[in-house]
Amino acid sequence: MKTQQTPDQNSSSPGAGGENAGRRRLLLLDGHSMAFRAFFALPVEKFATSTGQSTNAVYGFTSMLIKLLRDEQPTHIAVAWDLSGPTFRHEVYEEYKDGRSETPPEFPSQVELIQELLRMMGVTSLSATGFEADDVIATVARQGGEEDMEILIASGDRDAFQLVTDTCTVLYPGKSLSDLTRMTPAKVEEKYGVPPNRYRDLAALVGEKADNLPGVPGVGPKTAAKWIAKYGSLDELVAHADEVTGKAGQNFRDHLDDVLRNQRLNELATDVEVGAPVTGLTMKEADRASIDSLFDALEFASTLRDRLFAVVGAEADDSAEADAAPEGFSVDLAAPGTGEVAAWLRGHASTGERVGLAVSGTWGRGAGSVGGLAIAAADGAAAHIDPTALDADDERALAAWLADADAPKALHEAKGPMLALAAHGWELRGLSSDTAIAAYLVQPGQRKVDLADLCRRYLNRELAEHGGDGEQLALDVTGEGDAAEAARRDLATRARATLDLAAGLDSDLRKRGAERLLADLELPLVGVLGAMERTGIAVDRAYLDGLEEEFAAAVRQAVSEAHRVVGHEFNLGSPKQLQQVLFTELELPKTKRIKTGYTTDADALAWLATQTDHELPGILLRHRDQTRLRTTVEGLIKTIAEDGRIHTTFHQTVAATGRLSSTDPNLQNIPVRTDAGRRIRRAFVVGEGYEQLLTADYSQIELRIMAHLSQDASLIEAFQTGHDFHAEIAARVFGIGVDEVDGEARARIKAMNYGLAYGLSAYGLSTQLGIAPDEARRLMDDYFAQFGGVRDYLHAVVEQARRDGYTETMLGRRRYLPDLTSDNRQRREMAERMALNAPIQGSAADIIKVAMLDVDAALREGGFSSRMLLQVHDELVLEVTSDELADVRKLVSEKMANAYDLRVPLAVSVGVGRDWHDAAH
DNA sequence: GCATCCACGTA
DNA sequence: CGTACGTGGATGCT
Repeated sequence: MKTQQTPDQNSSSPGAGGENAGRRRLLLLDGHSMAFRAFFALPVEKFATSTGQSTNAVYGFTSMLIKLLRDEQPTHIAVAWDLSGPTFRHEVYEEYKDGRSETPPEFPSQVELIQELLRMMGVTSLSATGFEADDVIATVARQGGEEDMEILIASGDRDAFQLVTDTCTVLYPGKSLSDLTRMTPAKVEEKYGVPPNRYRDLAALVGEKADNLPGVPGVGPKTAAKWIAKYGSLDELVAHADEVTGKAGQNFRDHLDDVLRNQRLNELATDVEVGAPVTGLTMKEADRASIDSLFDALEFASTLRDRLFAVVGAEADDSAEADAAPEGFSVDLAAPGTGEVAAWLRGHASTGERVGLAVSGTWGRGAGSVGGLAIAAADGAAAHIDPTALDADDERALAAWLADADAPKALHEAKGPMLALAAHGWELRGLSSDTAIAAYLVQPGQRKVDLADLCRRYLNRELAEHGGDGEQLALDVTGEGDAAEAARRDLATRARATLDLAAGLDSDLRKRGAERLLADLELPLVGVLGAMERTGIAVDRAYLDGLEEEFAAAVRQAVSEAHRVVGHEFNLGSPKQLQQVLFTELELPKTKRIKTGYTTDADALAWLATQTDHELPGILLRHRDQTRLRTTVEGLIKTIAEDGRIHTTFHQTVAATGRLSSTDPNLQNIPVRTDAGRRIRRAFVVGEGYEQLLTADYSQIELRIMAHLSQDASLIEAFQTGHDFHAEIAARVFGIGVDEVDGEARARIKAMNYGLAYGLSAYGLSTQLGIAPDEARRLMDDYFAQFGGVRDYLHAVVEQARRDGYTETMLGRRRYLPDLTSDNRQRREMAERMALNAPIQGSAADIIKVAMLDVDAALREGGFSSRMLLQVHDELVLEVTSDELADVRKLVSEKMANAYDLRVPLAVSVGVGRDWHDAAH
């Protein structure tokens, strides 16, 4: 059976094909905003002519425009420009757009070049005195709509979203200028929770920092959308302002003037005099000779020229094809019955070519179960396999195929399915792509790696789901047949999409030189992590129960003491009530300001304890500690599985730096710094059949990576000679012997050492050490006088990242940081700290991942029964049998130390014990 | 049940 | 005014 899924997502396309043919399509660009995006998307240093003219914005803008002309095939086009000088908005609000930093000096001349190029291409530029480009666009879009044109607006300004309709789509640039998000009414609604015509209401409530338009404090997009949904519009909301409850409601009333001002300012004018009728905005004939000489002057390579001539040379194509919606996925679905599975696999899935595999079922906490499997083969065939309807032959064939390392398979988020398959006794090998991980490597900062999103982004195809989930099943009155069939078909579609997507991502990764990162590091790690999750770590439940009771008693004690010294009851866990008691009733000195008043965090309470004789701060600190410990223990108890072990879930695509994360429960933040905290570690014990827990951790791995990357001779030497590393460094900084370093000097240098990789400031160092900023500054100066190479390296990393737009780890893992060129100082400086930290933290993550693979391989090759249980960023925890202890200890230590060849040794320290605390060293 | 803020545990 | 995470409580809303 064959079906074609062609989603009806492009509501702008009229139903009948014939009407499409004559449909005129108008493309409007916001010139400044797109040029600005181009400027920051490409490194300005790398785009300059021999005479010093910068060209990055021209290049990026042109490239983006070519892509638009090719992909969108507009019949009409115009570019709108802001003029310098005040607009009507400044009359309403003088401070409009104040606080924007200076335009980069390399930018304005490029705007002129772009405008010149547009003239040569035959593209009209528009502008209007006293108005912004947005207003011009709104006006022309209105006129185009009246002419029944289909409208596309390319703009980096979100104000344009208010113009979106069924026939007007905004193309909004994402991280790179070339990936434009199609903001349709549905997309605006999905993203902001309001229809496009209400977008400006939402923006008025939330405010716009870039335009110096503050909104209502405490009201973000979610709350704003909720209000608008409730009242229908901002006007109605204002009319009912008294009814809006809560603090946010009060804030709204208090800032009503700001909101109304924002609303007036973000309305776009649709009646601006633009001086050209929309019907006249066709593309004129391009002046190829002039473009040639301009490109010569700009020293552009011939590729861009060829691409440009390819689109300006072509006749505008208004055939129906240009209007076609993105393709769906077709599946030619077979449902091999009992006894037919083996043959199907032989015929379609054993050719050595990669297949897409999708699994339904449930998984989590190291367990799972399979509902069904769908395989999309390279030959176009697809099958759905019901694991409950297999005969012995099928079962054998399926198991063998799944376990066949030479039968390459692509999955999306493979670890879950692996756990589910494992629960049925099936091993999955031959993983040749995990599309979620591949997408993560391409864009490690993205919030989600949903299969449908990726299809849209990388393949420009729609993954349509037809239901077949539980809800649909329940509604299916005609019998389960249709819903079950839809579910099978959906699963097969996902398999097909995964296969196609894997190919697309492969080529993306190959271009970036990251294919080995995927193939040799992340993909093999999936199985290792799955095994660790399945194994879990044993805990002593009775001991945890005892701890919980003990901590709970301490909490009760602290609560009653606090109530006694204050004289009445209050909730110690409520920062709000705490503020009332501390600052209003007791009139203790004020701490650092936060949004909702004054902070009551641990630092502040400790400070208060020194400032007053009052017992309360001390009691509160104790209460916090004990509460925290109690909730940690409670959380752990809740997650203990039937087998008496805790099975965490490791996430491979979450941390932007390449680290793993752990949830449900998070076993990477089990307390260790305090005595009471370490008692919790004692609950993690060696399981039955094993003798010891073994922990192995890297000593100062991030500093060693810094020494390696910076090649700072002093730092490298300190690692090679020093026994007490921090003391060694202190001796060098202070110019004294290692033996003369006292505790305080060592502590200061230790803080400095650890702070380096985070972009610590003199101010930060001073607060952490409790010394004067001047003194902290001197300490840093002294430090860098000895270790200048480190400072140079850190500066160079940020500089490089600013040029490239991303940082890179030792194994080529990238992190994109567009904010490095932000004109918002806070965002920029934050990005700078991220830029200097990411290669260090990320390289450490790379190294321990390599070590995990090596340890896993060595354990398997050696036939050991000892096994890995946890990874905590720079530490591995294993469960070992007594007869293997010596071998495993040596093996782990060696594999970790040799995971990567640095200019300094990778020191590993190993400990063993009956529980996690004992094993620590 | 969800969003938001605060606070705090780890590397 | 130090990076990277995840979790829980309180609060205020629906």
